[in-house]
Amino acid sequence: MKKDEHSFLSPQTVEEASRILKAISDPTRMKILYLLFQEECSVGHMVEVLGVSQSAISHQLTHLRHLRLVKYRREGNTYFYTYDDEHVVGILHQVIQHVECAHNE
Amino acid sequence: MKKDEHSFLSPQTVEEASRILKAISDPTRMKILYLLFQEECSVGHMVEVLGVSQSAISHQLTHLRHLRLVKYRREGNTYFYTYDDEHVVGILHQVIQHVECAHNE
DNA sequence: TTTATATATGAACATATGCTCATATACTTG
DNA sequence: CAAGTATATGAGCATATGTTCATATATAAA
Repeated sequence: MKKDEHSFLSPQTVEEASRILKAISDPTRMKILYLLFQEECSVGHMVEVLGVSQSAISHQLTHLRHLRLVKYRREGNTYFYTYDDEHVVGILHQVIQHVECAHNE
Repeated sequence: MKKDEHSFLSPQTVEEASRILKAISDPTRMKILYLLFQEECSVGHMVEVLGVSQSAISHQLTHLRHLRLVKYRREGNTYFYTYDDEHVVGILHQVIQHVECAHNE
């Protein structure tokens, strides 16, 4: 195929897709999103359930917030997070299913 | 939810899913896979079309090969690559569509 | 067999990434 | 208001990642 005949991705598309994929590729963030898919969740609960330090969780939540993949509501001292991008969470699920499928072959 | 009531990802699942997502999240590898989705392609052609150095392309192809996301056939001095994981390429496409959709809003 | 061509590979380097540790913030309770 | 609790944030550090530069390898051509 000649160069002109290709379908190209715009630099913005590549950059944005890369950002999203990197966001969900990190193990800690992946676990957070997988948890949030099951229930709204406080930071403390994530710390307890995922076995990751409070600071690490909080840093990753900041990251996810900046990408608008999660949002939160506050109740006194407690922050309850939920996911905020159905499509991205759906994509993560597909990857997980793909992997789990492959394991059973 | 109590800790026992959660659906957890096995460490292997997390690791493998992370590997795949990281693989397709890098801009160079993403462009390679997007190109291969359109046609079988030689290394030289990728270099020309994507504007990335021969060495960089080759390193990334090695990476993708190790993950069995691409395969190749040889014809003399020329190596023709194709993608080798329909599902993963499909996932990449979904992310791209998601992003391009969002751009048009 | 020498030279050219296409690709792979290794080392070195710069940048990105994710964690820890210490501390700040903000609300709550006594 | 002081102390306690839940979370956020910044600096520093170690590791991971992607590129370049130089070179190796293997086939083709002269």
